[in-house]
Amino acid sequence: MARRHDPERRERIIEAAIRVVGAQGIAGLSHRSVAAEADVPLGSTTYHFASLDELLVAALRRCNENFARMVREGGGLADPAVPLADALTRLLGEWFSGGRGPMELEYELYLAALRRPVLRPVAGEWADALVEPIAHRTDPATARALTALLDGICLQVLLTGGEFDPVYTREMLARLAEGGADRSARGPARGNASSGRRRRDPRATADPAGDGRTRSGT
Amino acid sequence: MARRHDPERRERIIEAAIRVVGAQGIAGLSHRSVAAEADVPLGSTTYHFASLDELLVAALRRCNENFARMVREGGGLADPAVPLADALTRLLGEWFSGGRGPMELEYELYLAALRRPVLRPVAGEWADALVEPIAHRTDPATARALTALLDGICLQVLLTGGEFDPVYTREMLARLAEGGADRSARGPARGNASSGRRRRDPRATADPAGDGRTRSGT
DNA sequence: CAACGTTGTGTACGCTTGTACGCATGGGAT
DNA sequence: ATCCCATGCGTACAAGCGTACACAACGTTG
Repeated sequence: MARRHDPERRERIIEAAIRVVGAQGIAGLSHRSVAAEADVPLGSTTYHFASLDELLVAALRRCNENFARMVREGGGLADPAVPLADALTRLLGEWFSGGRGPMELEYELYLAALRRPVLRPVAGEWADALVEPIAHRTDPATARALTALLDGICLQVLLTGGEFDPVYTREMLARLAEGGADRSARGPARGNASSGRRRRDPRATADPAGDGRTRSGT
Repeated sequence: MARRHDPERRERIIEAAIRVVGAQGIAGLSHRSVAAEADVPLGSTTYHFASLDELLVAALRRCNENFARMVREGGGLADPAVPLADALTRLLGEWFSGGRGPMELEYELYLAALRRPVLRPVAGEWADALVEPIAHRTDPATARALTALLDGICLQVLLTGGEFDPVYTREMLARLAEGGADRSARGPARGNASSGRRRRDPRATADPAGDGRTRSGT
């Protein structure tokens, strides 16, 4: 029996919840299943998290942290020398190299926001975790579009059971990125074909709401 | 009581299932809930669909048909005169104009494939329904990327509770589209800034597997 | 040192779920 | 016209769920 004062119990429950979702999906998440996984009594989970949604929010938020760290540390996103598209492709490659499991987990939590309004703000944070570093390299609208394309590509792979194609991914990301403001990464190392471009309507049309939309907030 | 010979019953159950998912999400789908919605006895649903997955497949497939029809009839995708990005933006606008409800429904069914391998082939068909008409206007890789971006944009809106921004959408779609092979829709009506471009590696790098990936098959 | 209050535990309850099974029923063969 | 069998229906059951509640145990305070 035992641990009367266990300040890390809450954390352990969250991690257990993540493992459960990873193994059985959100459908398999129940107070009982996380209690069993975390090796705590059933009442303990209901005590720390009044509802499953609350637990889900905590789990998604925890995933956000891991994801944000991966984005920050993993790819050379901050390095102005490597083209944005390359950095993002590399980042995605790292992500995929971990296998379907972790990606399924993170996407399932992320996509759960579709039906659970309480998760939407957290989902927004998730998107921001990706958009924000990218926005340091280009304009906000382009950053958001790059994120959208990244999501779309990942989902196509995950949903249809295909494989990740770095070459295709980089090409498409580059098309998006080179149309946007090209801060910091000046010399496009790959032919200056894009030099004179992006004249079209670089910022005016893009994201009239400032960086708005992305963080919906409450 | 009654209807002994009801050949449309199966269809009615599918439609009821779609309504249930639309109203309560996949989590709310049960043999009982669809039976109640379809006004058939409980045993009838288990008789026609041995498992819920089977029912889900049928529902997703039915949604595919509706979606494919919307794509075919709705947007002027087939019209070479209107730029691809414009047509797609219009299509998305139509889709969004129906409100969150139908979109949530279709995406939830689509995204359910993440955890249910049986749905993956059907999800692949869903993607194809969009990719295929687009592929008539550009190369397969670009078509797939456009679809991915569309998905990503929709999800960003749906997941963060934002609003659809046609101007931003068209801009980003155009960047992608103008980098690809530009069949049929010749004159880029919006400034020929992109004329000399797409020299980089127009086709070589794009989708080495032909139109491969998209249809994962089994 | 003792008593109290807070924190945490374990069980018990009502409900919904998927599934299995016995019975009514209507069409086809004789 | 009658009988029979396959088809379809309604119910009954066991399992698992979220939640509520009564007790045990610890830290704290007087």
